[in-house]
Amino acid sequence: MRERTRVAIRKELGEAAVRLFTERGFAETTAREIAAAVGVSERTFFRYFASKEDVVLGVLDELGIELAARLAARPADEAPFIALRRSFDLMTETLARDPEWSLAMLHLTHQVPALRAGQVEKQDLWATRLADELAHRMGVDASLDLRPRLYAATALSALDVAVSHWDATAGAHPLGELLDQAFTTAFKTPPRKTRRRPN
Amino acid sequence: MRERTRVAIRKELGEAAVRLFTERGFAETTAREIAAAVGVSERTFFRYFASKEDVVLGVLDELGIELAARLAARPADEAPFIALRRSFDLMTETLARDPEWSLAMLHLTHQVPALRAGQVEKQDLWATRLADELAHRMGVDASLDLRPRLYAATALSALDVAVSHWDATAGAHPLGELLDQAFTTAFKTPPRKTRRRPN
DNA sequence: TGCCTTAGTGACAGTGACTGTCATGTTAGC
DNA sequence: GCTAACATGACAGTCACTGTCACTAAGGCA
Repeated sequence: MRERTRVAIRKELGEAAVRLFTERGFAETTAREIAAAVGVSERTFFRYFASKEDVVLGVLDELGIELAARLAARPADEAPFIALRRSFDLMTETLARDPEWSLAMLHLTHQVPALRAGQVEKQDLWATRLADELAHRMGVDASLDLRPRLYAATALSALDVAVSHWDATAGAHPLGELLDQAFTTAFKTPPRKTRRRPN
Repeated sequence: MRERTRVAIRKELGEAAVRLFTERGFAETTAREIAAAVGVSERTFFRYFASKEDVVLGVLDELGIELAARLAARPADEAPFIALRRSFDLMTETLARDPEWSLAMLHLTHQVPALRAGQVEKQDLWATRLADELAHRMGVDASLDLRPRLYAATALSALDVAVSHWDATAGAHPLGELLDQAFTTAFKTPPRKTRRRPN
């Protein structure tokens, strides 16, 4: 019973925060205002969220765990490249589940410096999780063999580039296709020769 | 003349800060203490550094600019892979120039969460710079072609993995060799088949 | 039903990172 | 030597976040 109230309040606080952040900006919104919008005290806000950033970035923790779980659930003999790509379907699915809210979060984490930093660091955590999982399925030690970490980092870079491009082009191409393209390019030897632009 | 004083004070503040951060911890060191260690007011500290983090992370800004400059200085017909690798010699050189101080910075940025986040975000900036430079030398548009961004991100991932591994193994292998190895692995198609570890 | 433990909350005080402002001193340039 | 730009310290203020404490409303139990 109490649990239900807690979940509800947390949700209300989260929604109010994202709305205010979007309307007025992150730095321009005080914790007190978020709390007031929901009718609780500032102190209570900090009992639900460790920090202002946590309201936005907390979501990424669960996403990272789920991502690693998906990778773990992939067939053992699947190539890392494929297993990673399929795990990342989680992103397109999550985005599709609540596009409006997802986009608001995406823009916040891209535009607010403090959130950008936090988001990139969360992804660093994702990288570790994925690398550990890759090391396990490759049968190597993640602290000795550089490959698991490199593959995980490469995959996450591909994700970033794909999502950024998708957002910048306002979803002109489906995210799934951009992910395919980014993965293929990232996990392939780049050309050995370059052309110099005329100017 | 005034310039000289400013540079000297800034340097003193930076050194005092890194020393205190290392001795007592980042969060446990107040701006007031750093200022006091140099004999200036807290307000003055914030005239030299935008934030406590900036003392440590400010260095990365210059490093990123220099890095992009090195890439730009590489022969136009050199493969991205090689040009990036050679540009990264800047890191080994910087590390060699003042090992003690460099290591202190490295440990701080790896262990203090706030600094970790900031560092990873600075690298994001590096990625943009490198991607722009790559796009230019490849004769493509960085906002349309995903490759420059992917190559830059891959190279920086390789750098991270190499440096982490180098630090974790206490410099057992020279950083340059680890970089070579990481670059080779990162810019190469990963194996299509994996082995499942016995257990 | 009445008691009692417990979780959740608000009020309050405090620390510390930063910022704006202003008066004072100091220095470079004339 | 005079003046104007600069650098600093002192002070006040905002805001994120934390510890503490008293209060209240359940939920469990005799």
